[in-house]
Amino acid sequence: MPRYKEYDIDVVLDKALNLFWLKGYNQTSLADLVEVTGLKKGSLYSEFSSKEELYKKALSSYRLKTIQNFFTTEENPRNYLKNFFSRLIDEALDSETSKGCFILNSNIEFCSSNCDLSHISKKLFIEIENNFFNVVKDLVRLKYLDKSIDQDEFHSLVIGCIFSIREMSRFKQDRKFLTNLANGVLKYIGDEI
Amino acid sequence: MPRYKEYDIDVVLDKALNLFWLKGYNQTSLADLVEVTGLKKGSLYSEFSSKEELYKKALSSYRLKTIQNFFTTEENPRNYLKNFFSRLIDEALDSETSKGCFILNSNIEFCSSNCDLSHISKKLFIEIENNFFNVVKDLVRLKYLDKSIDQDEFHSLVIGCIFSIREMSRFKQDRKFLTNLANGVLKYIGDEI
DNA sequence: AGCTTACTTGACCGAGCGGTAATCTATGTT
DNA sequence: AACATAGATTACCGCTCGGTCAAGTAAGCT
Repeated sequence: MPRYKEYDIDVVLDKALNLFWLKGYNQTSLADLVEVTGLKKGSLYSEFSSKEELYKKALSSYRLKTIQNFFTTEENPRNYLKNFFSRLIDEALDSETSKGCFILNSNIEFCSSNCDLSHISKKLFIEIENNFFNVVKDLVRLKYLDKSIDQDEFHSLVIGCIFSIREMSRFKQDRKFLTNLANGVLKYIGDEI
Repeated sequence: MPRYKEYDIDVVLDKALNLFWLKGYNQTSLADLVEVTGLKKGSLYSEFSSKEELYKKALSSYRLKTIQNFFTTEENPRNYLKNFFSRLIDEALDSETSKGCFILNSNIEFCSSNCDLSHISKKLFIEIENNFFNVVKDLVRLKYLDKSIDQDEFHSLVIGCIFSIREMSRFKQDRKFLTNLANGVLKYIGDEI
C-alpha cells in the first residue's frame, strides 16, 4: 500500500458539517470548504464525490450525533423533556453552537425545491417527531399531562417549541425568551425550568 | 416629457417581492427577476439600483402590507388573537402563499451574516414583537390571561407560536398540527380555534 | 534502484453570477 | 421636420461557481 492519506476523514467531515450548519448549503462555496477543511479541491472530490454528497454525509453524521446525544431516554419522560429543553437552551446561547438545528435548517433551506436534499431533510424531521411522539405517549401513560390538553395537541406544541427555540435563537439570543417558550410547554406537565 | 414607462413600478415590485419571498435573496438570480418581472436587466437597474436595493424595497412593501392586514386592532384582544391565528393558518395552507413570513424568512437567511439586510430584518422582527406586546398587555388588563402564566411568558409563547406556524408550514402543511400549535397558546386565554 | 499504487496539487473548464454602459427607440416640444 | 429627453435593449464586463483532469509525489514491494 503506497502513500497514506494526510487527513482524517472524520475530522474533515466534521469541519464541513460545521460550515454547512453555519452558512447553509447554497451559501457555502467549494472555496469555503477548501479553506475550512485544509483539503484541496481534488482531494475533496476524490473523497466525497460532489458538494451535494458531502452535504448528505454531513447530514447523516449530524443525525447520528443528535440521536446519540438527545434521543436516548431510559429515564422518566417528564425529567427527560425538562432536561432536553434545558440543554437546548444552553446550546442555543453558546455562541459556538448557536447555529440552530442542522436538520431544521435544511428543511427550511430546501422546502421550496423538491431536490434530494429536501426529501432527506423531511425524513430526518419526521424521525425527530417520532421520538417525541413516544415521549408524549409515556407522559400520558404516567398521567403527567394536564387534562386541559390532549396528547396530539401537546405533541404539536412540543415540536413547535423545539423548532422555535432552535431556530429563533439564531437571531434572538435571549435566555429569558427561550426559557419562557420551554415553560409554556412544560406547564402542561406541571413542570418548569 | 418624452417616452413613458411601459411598466407599473408597483406591479414589478410586487412580482419581485413574491419571488424573493418564495426563494430567498441568494437563491433568486437576476435572470429570475428579469423573467418574473418582464423587465430587462437594464430597466431593472435603472429603476432599482441593485439587487439588494430591490430586496430592501420588497421588504418595505411587505412590511406595509403586513401592518395594514394584520396589525390594526381596535377589536377585543382575545378575538384579535384568535382571528389572527386563524388567518395565519388559512394562509399557511394556501399553496399560493405558503411561503412563510417574508420578514421571518429574511431573519433566518441573514442571521449568520451582519449585512444591512440582517439589521433591517431584525428591526422589522422587533416591530412584530412590539405589536403583540401591546396585545398581551390588553389581554392582561382585561383579565383574560390565566393566572398560571405571566405576561412576559405568554408574550414569548405567542411570538414563538407565530414563528412556528409561519415557518414550519413551509415544509409541514398540516392543518391539525398548526391548529394544535395555536390552541396550545389560546388555552391560556381560555379560547381555542 | 525501479516499479506500482494511491494520494496531492494546481491549472483549467463552461456556466452563471451581479452589474455596466453604449446604443436604440419612442414620445413631447419647437 | 428636427431635436431633446428618457425609457428599452443588448452586448459585454470581471468574477465566482461547481467540477475535472493530468501531472506530480510519497510510500510499499520486488
